[in-house]
Amino acid sequence: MRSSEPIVFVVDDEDVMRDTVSRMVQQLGFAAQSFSSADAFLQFSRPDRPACLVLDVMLGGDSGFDVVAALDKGNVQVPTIFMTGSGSIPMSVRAMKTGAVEFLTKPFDKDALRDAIQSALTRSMEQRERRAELEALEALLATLTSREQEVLFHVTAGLLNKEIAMQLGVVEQTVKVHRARVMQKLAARSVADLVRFTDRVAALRA
Amino acid sequence: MRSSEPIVFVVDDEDVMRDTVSRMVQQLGFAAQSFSSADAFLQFSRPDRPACLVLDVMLGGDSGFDVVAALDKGNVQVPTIFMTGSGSIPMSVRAMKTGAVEFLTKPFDKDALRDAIQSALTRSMEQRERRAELEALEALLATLTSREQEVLFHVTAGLLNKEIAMQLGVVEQTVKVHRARVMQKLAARSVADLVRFTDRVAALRA
DNA sequence: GAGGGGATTGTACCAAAGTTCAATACACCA
DNA sequence: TGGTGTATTGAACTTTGGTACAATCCCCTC
Repeated sequence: MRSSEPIVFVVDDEDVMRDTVSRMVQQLGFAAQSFSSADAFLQFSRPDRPACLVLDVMLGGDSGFDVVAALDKGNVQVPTIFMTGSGSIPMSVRAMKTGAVEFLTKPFDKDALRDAIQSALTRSMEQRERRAELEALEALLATLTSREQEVLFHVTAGLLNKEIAMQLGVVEQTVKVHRARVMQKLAARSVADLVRFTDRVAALRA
Repeated sequence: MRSSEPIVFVVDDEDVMRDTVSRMVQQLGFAAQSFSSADAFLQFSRPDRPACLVLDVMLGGDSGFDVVAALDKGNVQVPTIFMTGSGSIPMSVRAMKTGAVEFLTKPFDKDALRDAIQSALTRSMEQRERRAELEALEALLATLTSREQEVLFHVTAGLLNKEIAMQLGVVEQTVKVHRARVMQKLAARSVADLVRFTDRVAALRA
């Protein structure tokens, strides 16, 4: 799976500043896409590629924080770089607390923007890797029938086949059959593999 | 193990401000201890109790960042609240990036300080719990002889007794003996327990 | 109604894990 | 030097896990 080229989204309602930033981004060698309002960006269906957001804190309707909140609510992760021409320290602190990568004050130079974008894109790629791993594990888990999943969880809980059989109201031999199929489907060589599989899924889901 | 009362360290080289902050902290119901310089605080041997640091960014010799860097270097974790009378946005962003809990601009009101302190102390207690858990697990691990630890790691790697025996150049029965002792010492009921034990130790060490 | 997937059970057998009892060997300490 | 702790091995045995083959049952779909 080759990761496609990253893209930088620029959201600012001031035309001049938006164009300036967008041009800077492109001069730095990144693909850029501009939006003149929070809604325009939120309604835009993001392509599946590493991305980050360069966002003006002061927007017409919504503030930049509302945009981040909306993305969070939609369970969308886009590393964000805030920028502002008239920000305050409390505002910058709030931005960083919400997980912003950087908070730039206009005017900012190309170096600062480049560093911020690279940092944000790195974070984006890490998020994507994490998501990809979770999806792969979920897909693998989905190949198990519900009964097999029950057996899997009991096995990783450390129960004996005998105990699992009682829990499920079946005979031990039945558990063995399911268990063997679980091992095969998950390409597991040992119980240790199963435990790490389930724990990893749980960790990534959290 | 009862956790002792939390304490708030105040470091500021301005006498008036230091006393004011210290008094505010105490009025909020927290124990406070003041220091007039970075060195004074760094050379002070911190008691073993939940704590946080309220630190002026502008100090005489070292800046507040130097203090945090020194603590980090000494592998000391003290959730930090920065405060400043003449800070800038870049400075506040830098502070938050280094993991600061809050960045307050003077003058700040009691509510802001209270919220920041509570948040910092909560983080401190979480750090202490994590550290305590690691220490407990390390202590448990230390009850194993080196041979037993080798067997443990091979078992959690998913190897069969037969394979472990070959790796260690001993007979399978020897491995069984060590393995049984490991299970007993770690109070483990299954291989799943052993895997979670070793993985947890690794996670906490990281 | 035929076929397929899933769940279940049975029998038989082999491999691995775990337990118990006993013994030897070595290093280190009081 | 005797005792302790650790490592090692052996034998015998029980329990548990894993595999192979076969069969039945149920639900759902073509």
